[in-house]
Amino acid sequence: MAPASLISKQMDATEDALPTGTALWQSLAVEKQDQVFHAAVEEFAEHGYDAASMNTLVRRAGISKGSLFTYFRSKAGLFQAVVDRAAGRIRQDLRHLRDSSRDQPFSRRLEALVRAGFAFIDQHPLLARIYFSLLQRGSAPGGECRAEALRRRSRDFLEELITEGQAQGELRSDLPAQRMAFLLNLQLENLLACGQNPPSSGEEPSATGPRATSTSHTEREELIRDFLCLTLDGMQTRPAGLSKGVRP
Amino acid sequence: MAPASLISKQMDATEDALPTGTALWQSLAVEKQDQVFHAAVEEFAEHGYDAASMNTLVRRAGISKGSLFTYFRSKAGLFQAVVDRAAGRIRQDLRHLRDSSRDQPFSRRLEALVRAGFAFIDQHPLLARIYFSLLQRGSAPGGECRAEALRRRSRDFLEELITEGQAQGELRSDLPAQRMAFLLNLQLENLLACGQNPPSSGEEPSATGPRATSTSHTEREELIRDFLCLTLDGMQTRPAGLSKGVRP
DNA sequence: CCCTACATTGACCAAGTGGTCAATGACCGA
DNA sequence: TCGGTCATTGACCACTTGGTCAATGTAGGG
Repeated sequence: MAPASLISKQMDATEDALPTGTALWQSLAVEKQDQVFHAAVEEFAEHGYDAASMNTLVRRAGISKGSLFTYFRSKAGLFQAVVDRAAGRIRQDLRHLRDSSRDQPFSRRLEALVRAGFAFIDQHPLLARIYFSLLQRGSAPGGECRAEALRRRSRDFLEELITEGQAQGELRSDLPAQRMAFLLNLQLENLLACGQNPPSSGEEPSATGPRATSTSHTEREELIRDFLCLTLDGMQTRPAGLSKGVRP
Repeated sequence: MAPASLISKQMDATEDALPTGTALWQSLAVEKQDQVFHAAVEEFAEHGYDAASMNTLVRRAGISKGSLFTYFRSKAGLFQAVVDRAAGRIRQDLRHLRDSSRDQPFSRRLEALVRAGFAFIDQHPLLARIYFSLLQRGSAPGGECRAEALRRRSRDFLEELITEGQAQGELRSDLPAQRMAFLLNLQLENLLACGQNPPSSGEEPSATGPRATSTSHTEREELIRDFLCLTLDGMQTRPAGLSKGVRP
């Protein structure tokens, strides 16, 4: 392994694999870990931190309460572990995206980011739910400060993209990259957060079945297109014939 | 009272004064109502719906539990009443703003809207907290659908502003007003939501005292300016010398 | 085969939950 | 002063909460 890649890995992976849970938990078979995590994710995603019940969680996981509380010291500890796992996956996705799109223009990179966000939501809807709920509402033990840490990460990521975009002359330089990143991050967060489907308890079996999904898909495409168009070009009219936007 | 104003009041005030709470509650002295509401708002704002405790609420309000449960049938009922009151005030603010800024350009109206939002947060921080928490997280009984109703209101309001802006030629017409309203609403929601100060339990008495507030004030001013600039003009560079933005 | 070491269990705990209701108190007309 | 009406009270309810711990497996080494 070359020294350079080693260094970059160190820089990126800082506190990526911080150990959560007791030693006993660490020594568990991955299979069992997954089983417990799955139950925890379900429970927290469905009810939120406060209303989540360790009793039902334990029942779902198929282990005893005693075991759970030897694996994790407290409800808060388990939640932290779950959040850490989710945050780790997201961080991983972002890193990959940043590196693989390095030579593309900002507009493309932003689009890729939005799509990656939606893809994550589709693939891990429950994790996404927990992530956004933590981000938007300061419930849970670490509450506000924990959310701030996550937000700061994505903000820094965006600031990097924006700074590069400014250096390329693609983005205006009259506004500070930091605040642009802050605002853009807000928009992205909410755009994705609202893109989550509420956890439907009862599927409607009749005609709406296939139509609903396909409709929401094309709707999402339009949403992405218009979102990009607006953030890049703004709402006001251009003086004339200057359609630099993403829209055809 | 002239018929015209009566009609417009009817149109606007639909379900504004829908009765919440039992008849006994309605017949209470406003003074006592306020006292109960104040306690409820505090409790819900501090802990959120799920974690709010009727016991501590009752203690705060200085009435007995039995009384509270004759005033409101359930925890959910009380919460609904609180939310309705908050929503009512917001609706009132919006209505005033819409009417009083009718002849101004969109950019001014949007700025006024943002400022009104921040003003509301400053004046009713606890109500704002409840409002945003309900909006962003589907906790509480009515959860998702209740939040959707609130969102729809502000979206419709924005759509009105945007449509008028388009009619004046100030805003681009190549994007549907509805989706622009949707996206703009998301941005506004989050901009304001993040503008809330977290409920500081311990004031820091030392040098940060006056500095903190003033810093956050000028920071907010810059934030508003840049937000308007970005949403109106977009992030991308203009072809040249076309600075139509709000920025000087 | 026993013994040790330890992972696992679920009955159990105090504390708190939203909600109820018989008892109390306050007021008012007669 | 009495009786009646009704707002108010807080002890009380069944139940859930996060968390504990003595008891019970269970594997493995001597």
